[in-house]
Amino acid sequence: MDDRMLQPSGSAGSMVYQRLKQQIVSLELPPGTSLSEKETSLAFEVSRTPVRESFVRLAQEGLVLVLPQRGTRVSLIDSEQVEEARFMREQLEKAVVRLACGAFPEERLAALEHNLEQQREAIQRQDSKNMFELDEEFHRILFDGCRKSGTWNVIQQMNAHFNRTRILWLWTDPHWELLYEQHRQMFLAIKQQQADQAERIMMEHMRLSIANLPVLKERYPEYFK
Amino acid sequence: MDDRMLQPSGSAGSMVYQRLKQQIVSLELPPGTSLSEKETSLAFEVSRTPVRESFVRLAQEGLVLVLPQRGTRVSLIDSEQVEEARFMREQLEKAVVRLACGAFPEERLAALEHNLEQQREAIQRQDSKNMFELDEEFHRILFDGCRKSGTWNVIQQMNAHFNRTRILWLWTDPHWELLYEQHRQMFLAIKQQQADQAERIMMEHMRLSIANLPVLKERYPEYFK
DNA sequence: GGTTCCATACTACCATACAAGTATGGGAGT
DNA sequence: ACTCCCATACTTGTATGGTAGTATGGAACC
Repeated sequence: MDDRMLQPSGSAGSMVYQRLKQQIVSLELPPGTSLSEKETSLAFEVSRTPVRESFVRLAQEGLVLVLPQRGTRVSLIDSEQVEEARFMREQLEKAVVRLACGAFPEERLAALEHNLEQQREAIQRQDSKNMFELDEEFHRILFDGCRKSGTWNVIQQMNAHFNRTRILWLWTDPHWELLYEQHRQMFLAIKQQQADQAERIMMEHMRLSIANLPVLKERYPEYFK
Repeated sequence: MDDRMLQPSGSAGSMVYQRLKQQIVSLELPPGTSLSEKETSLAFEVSRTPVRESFVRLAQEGLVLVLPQRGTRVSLIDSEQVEEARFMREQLEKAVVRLACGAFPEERLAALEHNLEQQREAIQRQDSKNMFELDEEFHRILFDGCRKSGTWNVIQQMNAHFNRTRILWLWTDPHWELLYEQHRQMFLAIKQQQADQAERIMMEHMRLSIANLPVLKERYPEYFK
């Protein structure tokens, strides 16, 4: 667990890719930041080849924009793509949580409960970073329990823009308690197999994250397209 | 210079990527085919670098499997991923066709109608390849008309396995007339804004494509995981 | 002052050489 | 005949030099 922080996984290319992705999604590398193969290769102490490989992968996910012979930049947040990602997640999460109400492995249900406890602790510690990770983890467990983990991975690819706005909003207005409460209610609904109830909460949960996008565009105009 | 590049989308890397992807999805390169950077670079008359770049992108989409220091091969079709892709498409296409029944640009509606005409002609010509393309195009127009083209692109990434089974099934049982009829009925439902009707047809349309996956696994066992 | 042109310093793209891991086939030893 | 070992020919991973396209700043000119 600690080792992956130092040397994430396998090849140098994968390492650079994972580190850059984490830095971009966490806004440590703000939208619009210009990168370059050479500069990045120096920073990570590898050659340009694995850096270039990571750029290709990041570009495919829309996290960076490569302009041939001109440069590479962290992509700006595109409001339309944010809305699309939210739409996509709403549809799929609704369907998944409904599946979960029909059948959900006992072990995964326990994992959800454990995750909820961790969320409560993270909120008490005011640990936003951990809280965000646990939020992601909660939904991942949902998909995994329904044997739809591949779907979750695909969602992740489009979530680049969506997640960054979520982080921005949580900077301006930490509303972890509400998110926690929604997670808890979803857990109960699944446990009691109340599909309609679960789907309704999930819908609110998803729409919550998008409500005031205009506010964010005004507060952080340089981050948006 | 290089007239053989019929679709020279910019860089050599992109060219190789597009060509390989097309060959893989169309089963021209069957699942399990082993590739190699060197061999491919010779075939496309480029160096290993752009080939490697294309491999990275294809691997990210799950179209090829790269085993470090061992080789690269076209990925086998994974039944679970096929089912997941179908699930994903069903949820998203249902939601989109419902949106379309609420509001759909006149111009896009005309595009659908034109597409239907082309489908009929392709069926008469027994042009399976064109028919498949028109099928894809039909659904793409749907997403595009609802301003969800980004969603369609993400779907495409997971569709690698799903599409290959669809092609396999169409090899064994060409049922273009039924697909055309479903497309036509969806078009009518959208035009008359009958959301429930449209959603129902779309659901049947999606489930049709998956019905007899066991038959395919028996007929083409070497293509499946 | 304002415009044009060009040297320069970038950039990503590509080709190539080398490094390191892996499968394989043949020969030595038993 | 069978096992083990190792040379060898693969594979992908990495480093690096060169190429072509692009932005930029300053000089020359109007």
